[in-house]
Amino acid sequence: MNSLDMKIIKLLMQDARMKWSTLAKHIGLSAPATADRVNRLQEQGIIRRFETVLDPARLGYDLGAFVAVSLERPEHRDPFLQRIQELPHVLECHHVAGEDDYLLKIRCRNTEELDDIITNQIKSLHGISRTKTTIIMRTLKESTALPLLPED
Amino acid sequence: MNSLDMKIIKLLMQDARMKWSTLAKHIGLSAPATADRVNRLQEQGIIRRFETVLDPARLGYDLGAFVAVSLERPEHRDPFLQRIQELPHVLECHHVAGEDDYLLKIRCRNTEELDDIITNQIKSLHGISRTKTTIIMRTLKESTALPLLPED
DNA sequence: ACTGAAAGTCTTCCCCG
DNA sequence: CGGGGAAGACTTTCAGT
Repeated sequence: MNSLDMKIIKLLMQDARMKWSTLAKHIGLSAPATADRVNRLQEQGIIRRFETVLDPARLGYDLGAFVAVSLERPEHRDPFLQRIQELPHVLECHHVAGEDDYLLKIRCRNTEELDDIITNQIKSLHGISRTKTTIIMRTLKESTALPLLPED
Repeated sequence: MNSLDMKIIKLLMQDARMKWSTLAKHIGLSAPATADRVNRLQEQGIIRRFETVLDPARLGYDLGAFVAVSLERPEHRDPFLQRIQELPHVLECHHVAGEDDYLLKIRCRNTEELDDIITNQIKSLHGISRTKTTIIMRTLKESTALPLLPED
């Protein structure tokens, strides 16, 4: 990770489909050298994947919610986490400090679907002692872009 | 939005750098027709952007937190939201139902930086009556991919 | 809205420094 | 690790349906 890699990352963060030749011009390297560097960043796991960001509302995914989950005992953790990975409506799962154990972000079509997800897909798992649902009324900012600042 | 567009979206969601010719084979169209369709999806706003997903920890962004914010009075809302858009460490901002008004997701390098963000960048804004910070200890799943199911 | 062909561009491979 | 050239692949444009 040097300053050239940082430049590459910043540019690719904003446009994952940028052509190597364009990227090359920006960073002042030849196209093959640029492609090499990006491949290396991917192999190292610094670049995880290239994603297309869609408008949830335009696809009928109008409802979002955060669900805080409390787990009863540690032996329930692994099966819980495994199941969470499989649930497509659970976009994020964070282990958090504080009153609750896990915080999930969910996106779905409507309240009935949300009800089904929470009741049948999450609460039915073993060892869940409590859930606390917070409805998202409007999303004003949403990005995965890291706050890479000029000094980086 | 027909079933062909849904196929395109599903494939691009997983690999934003997929070549038009490859995509074309998957959906059974010619390359020019495929490129046309993707451009149309972008113009319609269904495709928002192509993003490169990085590993936060590998770039020194080891700390994450959710910050719940309560706003005192409605006239403080617009300046607050405007400022939030400008803060690079605030990755997400959702207006939520319930006890608090807004829920922010933050990523930063360490606790000192988090302290600075909450104290100097957020709490210093006018009209903030209360904040409640929840530290992320481990992120087990994180994606922007919508749960587009086979039936879509 | 899509196809097919042609023209132009970009990527990839390889060898050299 | 990076440059440059050549071969091949890909994208883009355009005419035609």
